[in-house]
Formats: sequence, structure tokens, C-alpha cells
Amino acid sequence: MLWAIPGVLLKSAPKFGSGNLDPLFLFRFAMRWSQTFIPTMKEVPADAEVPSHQLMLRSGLIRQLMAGSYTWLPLGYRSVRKVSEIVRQEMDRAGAVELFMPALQPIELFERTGRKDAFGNVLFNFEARRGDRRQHFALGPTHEEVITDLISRQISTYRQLPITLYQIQTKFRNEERPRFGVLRTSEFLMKDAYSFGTSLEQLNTAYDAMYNAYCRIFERCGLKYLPVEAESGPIGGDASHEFMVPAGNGEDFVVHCPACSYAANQEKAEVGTQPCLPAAQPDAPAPETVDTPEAGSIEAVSSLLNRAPQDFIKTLIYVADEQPLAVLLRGDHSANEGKIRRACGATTVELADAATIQQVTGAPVGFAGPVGIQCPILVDHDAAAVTSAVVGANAVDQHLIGVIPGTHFEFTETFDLRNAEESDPCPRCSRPLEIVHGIEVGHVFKLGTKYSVSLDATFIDKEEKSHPIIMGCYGIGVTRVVASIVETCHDENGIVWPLSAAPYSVQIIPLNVADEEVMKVANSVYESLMNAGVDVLMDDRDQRPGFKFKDADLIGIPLRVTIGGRGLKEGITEVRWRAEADAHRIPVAETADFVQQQIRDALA
RNA sequence: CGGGAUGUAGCUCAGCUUGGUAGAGCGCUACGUUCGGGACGUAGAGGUCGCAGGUUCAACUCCUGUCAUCCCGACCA
Repeated sequence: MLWAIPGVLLKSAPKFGSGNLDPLFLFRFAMRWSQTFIPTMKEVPADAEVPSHQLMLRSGLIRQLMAGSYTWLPLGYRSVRKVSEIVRQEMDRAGAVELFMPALQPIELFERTGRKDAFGNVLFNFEARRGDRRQHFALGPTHEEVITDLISRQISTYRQLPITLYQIQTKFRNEERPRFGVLRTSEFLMKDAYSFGTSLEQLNTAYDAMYNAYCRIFERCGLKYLPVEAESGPIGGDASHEFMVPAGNGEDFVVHCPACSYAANQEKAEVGTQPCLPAAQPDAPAPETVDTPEAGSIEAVSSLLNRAPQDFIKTLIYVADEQPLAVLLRGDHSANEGKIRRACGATTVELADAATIQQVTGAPVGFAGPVGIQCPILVDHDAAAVTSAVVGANAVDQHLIGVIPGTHFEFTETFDLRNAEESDPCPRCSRPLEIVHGIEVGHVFKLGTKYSVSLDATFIDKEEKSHPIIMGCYGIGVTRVVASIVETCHDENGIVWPLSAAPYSVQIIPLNVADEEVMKVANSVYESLMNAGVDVLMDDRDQRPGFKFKDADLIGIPLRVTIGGRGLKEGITEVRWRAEADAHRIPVAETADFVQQQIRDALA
């Protein structure tokens, strides 16, 4: 016999009453609606825009305290705990070990790794008085510093490695702009894991174990997800994947090839265009100068000259490690600063200010061009392929037309410098790429030695030589996973929870609480399921049937058991999956067993 | 941090242009009738109109400032 505990299967039924001393039974499985707190709303709150935010408010999962801070109400918190439990099980299965670290941290750790500055305003940090001193704290946005500090003190030899540790804990980030309800908040629940090893092989093994665990976690949560190649970003390192949930309201762009399943985020995604070095045409006529008064943008010049943006080469002036640099892109493309940074081998790249632009082009912003410019140029593959281009003339209110790359300005190499776009060729198979919106729910990276070096976390090998420990870090936004489920699993009537993450597995609806026979059957089914360890909610409110049906659809409990006088006359109850249109008509005496069998089949 | 919008009852909103006793629907309380897809009737409770100044005999309404929330953008290990 299997027993449904939130996300867990038990070998035997939990026992209740004074004899039950098992401290692991954290859940109270069963609940009567009249005794809990589920404030549903018929109307859509004015402040909520995206479906998950609207539905989570309406179904009584969350309430807002202020921008970016939400209370998890009883119903919502049950889902948070179910997802947490799935994460915990899969982390444990993958060999990771759970611990719990402080959210309150000394700022010095962030100073040592340089992340006080890297995070900037995103890091909550403040001083507090302790006796006659003032101490400076941070609220943990993540825990690389704390765990690496711990490991640096406790691990000294290769014999203690490898190890992967994780925790599930509240993280704090001062979001400049919290939005979309619980999808982007300044305080959120995250699972963060850190692997420590002596070699790249150990790192790769730990990384693969986490990657596979993530796939299992998101599958078990009933999410459609896409692992995508990602930049490792300011955290450093050389390899990472993001786990994205495709959703129209997702803030991230995923570049995806349906033909070969290449997937990457937009920062990372390569464009499959080939390098292009057009031969010089010595006989070609010189470019012609045209007046473009006050037209400094591609759109303005394009409509003025009646030429498509694809015929333009735009010249963006950057400052790369303090040196000016011109980047040439086709007019309809957008720059990718990460690619530019790698192409020129600089550590920092940012758009130049107006003074620098004036200096290298001799013109104000909006009229830069490659012909005669006073700085090095980097040319994108597609910019080089424009055969007769419109470019800025490096003179105010003037552009050049008929400019031929390789003839009117010279270069010896072309690069991939731009963001991939819909229909661009796939870098692997050259078929057209698609762009989908996604919600980032997980991220795995190979960190390397950034933190172990700056926090002095080393081990000695067999030859007693000291090396920095090689690290990986792996995050899952637990509360964001719950929001992503709601965002992607709903219909016009409300949430349609997957069984694994639903606040309750079963909802019993006695249609008339004043009817003794109805209540007798409802209580009997309720108690049978409760004793079987099924988490069941019974809507025992004295409300009309329509009212209860609407609320049931809204909160979206997967299995609904309807018990009414009409059915009882025929000796049946109705058992219906939220996701399905038709109800099973089940004899009263078999109802509890049938429900358990349905759950077992669904979990199998 | 730039741009835009909104703050009036628990929720969704009207009223403001043109200053003069604070409104509706839903929700809530009581009673009655209802009872298989958000019922109906009757009687109620509930608001310093975000806050602070100013103009005025008089401000929800006009002016100034401020705070909060939402949206777009920038930012986002």
C-alpha cells in the first residue's frame, strides 16, 4: 500500500493521536475549509497583471505586504513545502547533503570576494550597533561566500573531497523593480547547492549529477522546461545552463532550434552566420554624401532616404578597457556586449559617452560611420555582407550611401557580435532559430576557483601540494517554481495544479451541509482518506453549490469528490480530475478506495 | 534610475471637468425565502476620499509637495 504524503510515498499509514511521536509527520494532511484560511476573490485585483499573480491572489495563495514582499497563505505555503520536498528528495538522491546557513552575514566576506561592489545596490547591507561598535552586515543574496568560508576552515585534504552541500533558504536581493507578483521579489525561497572537488573531473561529475537532478525535479513538478546554455555572468566561471520554463510572460529570451534542439539564452546564443570578407572593388564609385538633417536614428534616416534598415550599417562606439572601439552591425540587429567583450579580449565594455563619440567621429551622437573613423573597428559577419550600405558620415546631419564593406573601409576579420534573432541560422545545423520567452527557474554553473582563491579554500593533494578547491554552484528558485506552475497550468476558471505540487490532492465538496445523509457520507470519505494519509480538503462551508464549484475550480485541487443528494439517491459520488471534463460516478462505499487508486495511478 | 498611470468601504469601481451633506455592485451582519455552477428580499454595519501644506466662507474635487502601488524601459550572481 502506498500513501500519499505531499510529494512523498510512505510505506505505512501515518498514525494520529497521542501515540504518534514520529516528528517527521510535519503535515497535517486533512483540513476542513471552515477551519483554515483560504480567502478567495471573485474579482481580479487591479494591481495584478500576469495570470500567475492574478490567480495566486484570487485563490488565496498569497497576499502582498509591499512591493516585492508577499505572505504565503496556508494554501500557497503547502505548495511551497511540496516543491521544497521534491527538491530535497532529488538533491539527496543525487548525493548532496543538506545544511542551513545564516541569512545574516558579515559584509567583510563580500568585500573579500569583490561582490560587495559587483552586487552594488542589489545587496542589502546595513550597519547595526553592538555595544560601542558598529558592525556591518549583509543579507545573503546567495551563499558562495559563507559556504566557501566554512569549507576553507573545515576541509584540508583531498580525502575529504568531493562533497556537495545544499540548503533551502530565504534569499534577499534589493530588486530595483520587483514585478509580476511572486515571480520577481526581493525576498524569495531558493535552493542553493555548492560542489567542492579536487579536479575538473570531480566538478563535471557533480555538475552532471545536479543537471540530472534538476531535470527530475522540474519533471516531477509538472513543468515543461528547457535547459539552455547560459553565460556564467559576473559570478565568473566557464560553463553554465539555465533551466527555463517557456511562458509568454517570461522575462528571459530563449533562442531555440526546433530542428536540432540547440537552446541558449539570448546573451549566450550564437548566430550561425558565416564569416564574410568581401573582395575590394577598386573600380567601385566612391560613396555619395547625403544630407540627413536631424536624423540620427536608423528609423529616422531609413524613412528619410526610403531605405530598409537591413541596408544600413550602424556604428556603435564602445569603450573597451578605456580604449574607444567602433562596432559595426547591420541596421536591424542589436549588439551583444558579451560577444563584443570576448571578440576584443577586453574585461569591460560599455557604450561610449557623447564626448568620446565626438572625439572619434568628429560628429555628435547619431552620425558615426566606419569611413575615416579615428578608432579600431570590429565588424559583424552580417554587416560585412551588406553590399551597398548606408552609414553615418562622421559629420553632423550627413550620411554616406553606396558604401561597400572591404572597399570603402577595410577589415581583416569578421565576428559574431549581435543578439540572435528569430529566423537566424542555427549555429549547429543552420536551420532557422526560434525565440521563446521563458521564466528562469534554475541555474547550474561551473564556478572554478573564483571563491576558493579569494577566500583561501584549499586542499592538499597526495604530494602535500596545496591547490584551490574547484567549485560549482546550483540554484533553484523554489517560490518561483510555484509561480511558474500557476503561470503555465491554468484555464479560464482557475489553477489546474499538477498532483505533485498541489496544496491538497483531493477536495471533497458536500453540496448541502444541512443534509444529514450528505454530511454522513462526506465525513466518512473524508476520514477514510485522512486515515489513508491522503491530503484532503473538505469544503464544509454552508454555501450554495455553484459558489463552492467556482471556488474549487479556482483553487484547482487535482481531484474533486462531489457528494450531493441527487447522487446519493443513486448511491454514487462523483470523482472528477480538475484537468478532465467528465466525472467518474462511483458507488458511495467504493469512493475512498477509488480515490486512492486514482492517486496511485497518477503517481506511478 | 528614466518614462507612463493610479490612489475614494474588505474587493472592483463611479463621483472630480464646473468646489456646497460620501456613492454603486460584490463581500460582511441579522432575519426570511432559496439550494447541482459565484441566488433573492428586507433591515443594517462599514470611509479622517493615500499623506502634508496651500487657495477658499467652504476642498474627494483646484494648486504645490510628498508617499505608495502598478506598467514600459534600464538593471537583474
